Amino acid sequence: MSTCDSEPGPSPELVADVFARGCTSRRTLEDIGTKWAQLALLALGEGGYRFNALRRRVAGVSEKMLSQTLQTLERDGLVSREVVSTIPPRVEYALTPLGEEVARRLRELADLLERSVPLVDAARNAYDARA
Amino acid sequence: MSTCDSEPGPSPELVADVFARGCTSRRTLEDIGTKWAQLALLALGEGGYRFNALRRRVAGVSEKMLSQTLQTLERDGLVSREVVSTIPPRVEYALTPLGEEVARRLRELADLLERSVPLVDAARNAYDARA
DNA sequence: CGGTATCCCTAAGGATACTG
DNA sequence: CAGTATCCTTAGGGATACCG
Repeated sequence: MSTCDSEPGPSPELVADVFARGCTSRRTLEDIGTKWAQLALLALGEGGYRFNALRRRVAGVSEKMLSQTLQTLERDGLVSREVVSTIPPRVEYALTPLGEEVARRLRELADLLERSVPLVDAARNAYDARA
Repeated sequence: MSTCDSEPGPSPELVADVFARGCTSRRTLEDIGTKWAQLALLALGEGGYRFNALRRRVAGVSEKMLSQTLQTLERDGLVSREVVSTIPPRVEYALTPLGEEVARRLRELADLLERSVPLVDAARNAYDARA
């Protein structure tokens, strides 16, 4: 069974729960939450990218971390990887249908945060001043 | 100015951009993305919690990490903290209006991932088998 | 109850070098 | 171009103990 519940009990609910310690959805949420995964998904939400183009788009990421992040996302079924064996080789990354849905929601979150920058900055200043 | 753009240029856009290295929105997205922050926000989306109740809801979190996480979220203006000085003391945590908006979007992401568990599990099995 | 302080260890992740 | 491999440093985060 691929589902999971949060509380052990006599009549377990057979639905996934991000609060459940070993649930796939909780793991996936963590995979998506890392800074590089977030940005990679947002970038791929704009369209397909080749490795180094994606690396330029996600400013500050190292080759190692981008590669590692993409492997995780591919394993989770969020990103597809297509190799075109030319010389020099080219590898095209894109979102799967599920990846598109994830990226869309991530975009809404990013939009909200971008709009809220003044509010967040004010909150931080107030908090730091109060200390 | 509390906004930020991603590309330096002669006519900088005065809008926030999560891709920009030093942008507040990028930092905030990271703060929200950590596993404990995600779960704390999702929990508080269900209603207010006292410290230890929240700790029970977010299974697996240590006192230290929950405390640290809540401080970060409070500083970002996503969570409010109210102390009622009784004996024993009680501290009530809740979402701010901005926190509510963030939590709502996080919930949509979590719902999607919970629904997609079978799909993700299948993708992982396929990926691992292919290695 | 609701934390903070300390110790300690693992793992994230950057820099660099090398390969198909 | 698109990575992998190695090294090395830092910081995330658990365990424990203690305080208002």
